[in-house]
Amino acid sequence: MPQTVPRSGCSPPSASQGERAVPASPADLHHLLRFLGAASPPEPMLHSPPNPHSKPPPPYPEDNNLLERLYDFEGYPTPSPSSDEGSIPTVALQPASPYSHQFNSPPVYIKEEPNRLAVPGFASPYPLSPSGSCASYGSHNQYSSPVPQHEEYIDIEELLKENQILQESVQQNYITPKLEVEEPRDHILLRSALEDTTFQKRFNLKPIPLELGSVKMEESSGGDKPFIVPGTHIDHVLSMAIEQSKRDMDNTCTVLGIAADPMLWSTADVKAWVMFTLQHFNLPMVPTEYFAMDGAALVALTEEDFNQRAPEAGTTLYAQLEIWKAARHDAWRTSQWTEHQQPSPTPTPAGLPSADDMSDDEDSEPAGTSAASGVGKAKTGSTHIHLWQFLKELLASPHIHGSAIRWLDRSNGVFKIEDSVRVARLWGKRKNRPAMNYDKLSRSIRQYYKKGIMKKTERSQRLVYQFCHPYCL
DNA sequence: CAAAAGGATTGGT
DNA sequence: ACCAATCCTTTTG
Repeated sequence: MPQTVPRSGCSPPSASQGERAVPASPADLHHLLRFLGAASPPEPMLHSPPNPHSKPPPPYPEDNNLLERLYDFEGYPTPSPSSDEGSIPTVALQPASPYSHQFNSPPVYIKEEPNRLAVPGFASPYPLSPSGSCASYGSHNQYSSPVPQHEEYIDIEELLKENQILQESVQQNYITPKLEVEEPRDHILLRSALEDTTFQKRFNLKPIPLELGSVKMEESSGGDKPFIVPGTHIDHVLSMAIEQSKRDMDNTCTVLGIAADPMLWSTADVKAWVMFTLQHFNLPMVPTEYFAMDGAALVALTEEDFNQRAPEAGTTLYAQLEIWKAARHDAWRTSQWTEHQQPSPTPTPAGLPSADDMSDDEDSEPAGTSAASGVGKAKTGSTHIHLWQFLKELLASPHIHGSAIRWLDRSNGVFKIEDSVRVARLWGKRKNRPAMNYDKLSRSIRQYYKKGIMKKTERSQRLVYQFCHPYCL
């Protein structure tokens, strides 16, 4: 399997600047599209058309595994509170984020970007330290149990295939031409949604709608009408695109364990969001100290403030934040959101309403596994994830969760929970246990003492735990 | 006081 | 049966 994933870059069709009114659509859509347009990342992430004037510096030269880890983490399925069972990480699945996507000219198949798109399932299980002392457990089978499962990962080939089909139909149809020329900015969202086929599967649309459109086009016109999109169709597509956008944001909330409303973010949340966004857009890292502030402060920053702190990423960060801000007062997010939300707010120390979580629904893609086995059902793994496995997942993404949990002594499996509330919240989300808290989580960890999965550290320190050998790596 | 430690019980698979 | 979620009491730093 290729180590690649169809990734859409985050490039906005910023090529042309058409400005225009959005077709008949809900006002809120307007709003959203406006922000999405503004969110276009600065440069095309695709490799195809290498950006001439800006050299894309390897974002994380110092850490090639960063993204790998990031995706590895994202790869875990999120339980859906709603009905769909297992779920697969939309984030990883849809590199296509609502905010981005290249859609310029001829459809391009994204092909990896070394280091950046490593697919979790194929990545080495422990990218962090190939040299860890625990490596002594070397045999392959060793991973059978004490290792994070990868079954939930995505079937890249399938995605590529679908992407291809979709793109071809898009190419043959109207979308590209018309949008490119007339409404490049306002349809970023639509494009991303089209590019990302997951929503189609979700709604059983596959390429059908597009193809119908093309057929119709051929029949009905002599070719003079390159663009015949039944209004209903485009609206439908747009609404689905919005759905997708929502899911991506929700997913980000889930992955990071942060609230949807930036105003509620703690300093750690802000940091996590900034790091995540930078990575998502493949932007150079920025010293976290520059964003050492809580959500309220972040929201108060102006675009210039962002640019000062992050010359190369300020614009994108600002634009992204605008999207999040827009989403919070608003309607488009709640419109289709049927509740199933929060009856019981988990007590949060900082007084933060502990994340208003929005349900993380998530899609349903089964994911292929490199190992082939059980390709069909990936979801099982999500429900049965063990706490210790979950903790290791978090530990594997230091850039994202380093402020919540981190290794103190990786080789000996010693780690420290820096933010017990956050870790508990993440665990609760994963297990769909809204009432989870650190007290309960820690009780479970203690059970591991008897089971030999974890052990008490030499000198017990608060919030410091230690994995027993076979489990530490 | 928050966290560590465990006992006991319940609930889901 | 096994895990984890809950609840709760006691101890500890």
